[in-house]
Amino acid sequence: MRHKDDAKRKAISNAAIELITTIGFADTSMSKIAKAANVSPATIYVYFENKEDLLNQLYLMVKEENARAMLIGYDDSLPVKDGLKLIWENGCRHMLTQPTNFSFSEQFLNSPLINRVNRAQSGEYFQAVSQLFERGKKEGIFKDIPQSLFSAIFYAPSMMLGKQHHNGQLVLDEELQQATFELIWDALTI
Amino acid sequence: MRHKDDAKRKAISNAAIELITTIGFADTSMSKIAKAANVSPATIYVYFENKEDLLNQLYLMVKEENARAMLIGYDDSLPVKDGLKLIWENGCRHMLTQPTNFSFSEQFLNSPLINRVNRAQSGEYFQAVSQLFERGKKEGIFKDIPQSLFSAIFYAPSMMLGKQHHNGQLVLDEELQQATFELIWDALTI
Amino acid sequence: MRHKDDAKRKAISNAAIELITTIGFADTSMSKIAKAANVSPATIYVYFENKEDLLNQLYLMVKEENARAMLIGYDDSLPVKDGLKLIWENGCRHMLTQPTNFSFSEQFLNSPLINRVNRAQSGEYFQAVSQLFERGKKEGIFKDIPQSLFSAIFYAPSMMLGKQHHNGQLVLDEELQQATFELIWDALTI
Amino acid sequence: MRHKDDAKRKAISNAAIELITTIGFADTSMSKIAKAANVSPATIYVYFENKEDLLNQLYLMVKEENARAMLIGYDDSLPVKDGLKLIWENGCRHMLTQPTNFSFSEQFLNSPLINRVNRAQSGEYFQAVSQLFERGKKEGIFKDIPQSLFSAIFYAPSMMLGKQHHNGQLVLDEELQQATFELIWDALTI
DNA sequence: TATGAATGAGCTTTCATTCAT
DNA sequence: CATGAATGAAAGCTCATTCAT
Repeated sequence: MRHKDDAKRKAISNAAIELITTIGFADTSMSKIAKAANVSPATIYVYFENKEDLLNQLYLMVKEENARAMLIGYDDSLPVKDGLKLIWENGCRHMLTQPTNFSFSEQFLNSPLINRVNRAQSGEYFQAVSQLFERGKKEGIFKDIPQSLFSAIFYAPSMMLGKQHHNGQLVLDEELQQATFELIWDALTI
Repeated sequence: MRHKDDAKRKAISNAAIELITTIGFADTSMSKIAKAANVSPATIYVYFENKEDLLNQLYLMVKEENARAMLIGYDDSLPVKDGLKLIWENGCRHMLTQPTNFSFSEQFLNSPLINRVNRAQSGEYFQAVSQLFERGKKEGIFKDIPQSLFSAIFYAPSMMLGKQHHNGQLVLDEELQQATFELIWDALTI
Repeated sequence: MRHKDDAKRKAISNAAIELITTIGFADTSMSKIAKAANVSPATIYVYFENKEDLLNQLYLMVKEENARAMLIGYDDSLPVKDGLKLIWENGCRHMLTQPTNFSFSEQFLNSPLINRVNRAQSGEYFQAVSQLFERGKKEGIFKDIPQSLFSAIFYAPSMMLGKQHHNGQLVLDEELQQATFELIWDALTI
Repeated sequence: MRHKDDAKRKAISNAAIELITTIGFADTSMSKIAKAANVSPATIYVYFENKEDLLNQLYLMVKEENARAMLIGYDDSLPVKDGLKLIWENGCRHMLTQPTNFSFSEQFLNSPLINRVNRAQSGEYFQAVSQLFERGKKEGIFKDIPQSLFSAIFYAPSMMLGKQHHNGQLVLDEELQQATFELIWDALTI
């Protein structure tokens, strides 16, 4: 009996994500994924139950990866502004260096597919940001707003800029990143 | 060339948008659209060249509609803050009352399909916002930032909240809308 | 718009029955049927909902045909023995001249597929035989047995012989037919 | 060659027969058989050459079992009628108590698969019935008919009734069995 | 204009079988 | 002996599109 080959699973996942971001969900077929991953179509079904299962697992995988990347170097003891900036910069960096992951999750997030998976944030990551926000409120730094609004201001603008960066509509360089963070900070703080 | 039956064209468009937002691009076929619009598959090809043309025209149609909705009641002579708020509130209302249009353009915008159409903003609308932004800068109200950053702050957070509203993750009521606009205003202004 | 072509429907049906009797249910695929009928695989789905629907309709079609053949020349006013013999000989002739129909229904009848269609006998035919049997009982010709037993004796042996005839295990000629009918008559009558 | 684990061979055979009678030849795959038998698909190929070999061996196995069951308690020295009745009742009992075997061989017998195996009757059993028939003829009990006709009358009706019994169309109870045998006896004897 | 019929190409998935352990 | 991994081929079916009316 052969062992299940993690490299093969990874090859399939990567091929799938690559294809989806390049040609879109609608045109990404199992055969194309198989061809791109250099396996037989039937082999995909050794690692994934069916197409939906494959897509869902890809999404969860990418979400975890994103969450992990955001917390690199983060520490509860950091001052609020430093902590927030670190996470925000981690996010920017990840977004810019992993365009495929970014594009995939954007596409998935905005498709009806998302309704069939657990939409919840990755646990550890979610807790860290949540605690940071609460701490900032308690220290009188942040305005008294619900967390959903905090998140919308914190994430959405940079993601929009990131998309435009990848489209070639602008360059999200260090300077623009700093300027963006400053605006966000001004929005959130008293 | 003008086609006789504009109602039929509209039926096809609506059926397509409805299906795409409900079951997604990948599962929306020409036959399903035809069935939902109560026409023959062949009839779609009387009004649209092919599937890609249909999707592109849908996107342009929706974009125009959105742009028109944003400018309702707008007037160049309004004070900067009043004008900006009017547009912003128009956007919120449209987003909340036209969830199908909203979901469709989000899905389209985040898919590779977008790369094959003109990404440019609708003319009249774009000019209005652009001029408002420049006026605000000249009057010393807005910070000295590029328009792309202005747009990201202005649009992205409310769109994120709108998505969550439609998902049932939160309720974007009058109060939350006001709070959001205040944060955005704080971010943009000196 | 083209008309639905009854010749095409017939071609598909014939090809399917021919294949099933030749290579069996398990090896008869939609593509093979299509190829044998000289149509595209997709065309089959214009005339039949899916494979199961095709098979069921084939069975009903064949059953009707068989029933019709059994009653050729039959008349209520015939004496019991003459009527019974006429039907029986009709059955033999049909069985021997339409081996494909015969083999198909035997195969279908003995497969689990039969459980998903209406097993009931074809109306007109069933009534005729039923009435004949009752008349024979009333006239004191037939033994007092349930109709199921009457049917088993009446049909089963000749069908078994028919099968062997088609297999080449024997020749079901006029003489053997007569001998068989005499045995059946002896079994049924007082 | 003798394989170690005859239980495993039996498990595979039983699973296969069970599946075939339940869902039919066409839908019975090697993987499904493997799953039902709690072995790996590859294991089936340790015991059987391939799918066709498996099916053929199953048929031979079932045929032997049937033949053995028919002769239980049979003895050459029994009077003709007693001997015939014993065999006939053995057959009925076996048919009613082993519906799976019965349904499997009916299905196999009526499919083109049968053409690829030896159709001949099981040796010992065939001889016994053959001799009984000849003895009956010599003793002036049976009509002067070919053995094929004798067999058709002897087996076919009860098998038809057995099928209907398993379908729930009737109940083949002791009484109906007796009545059936009497008709058969009347048919065969002078 | 409008349509259902027709189709080759392609879809997702399972097939029977072999491989490597 | 026994197995899960692996696979090319084929399954049933739907696709976007064109044809004939």
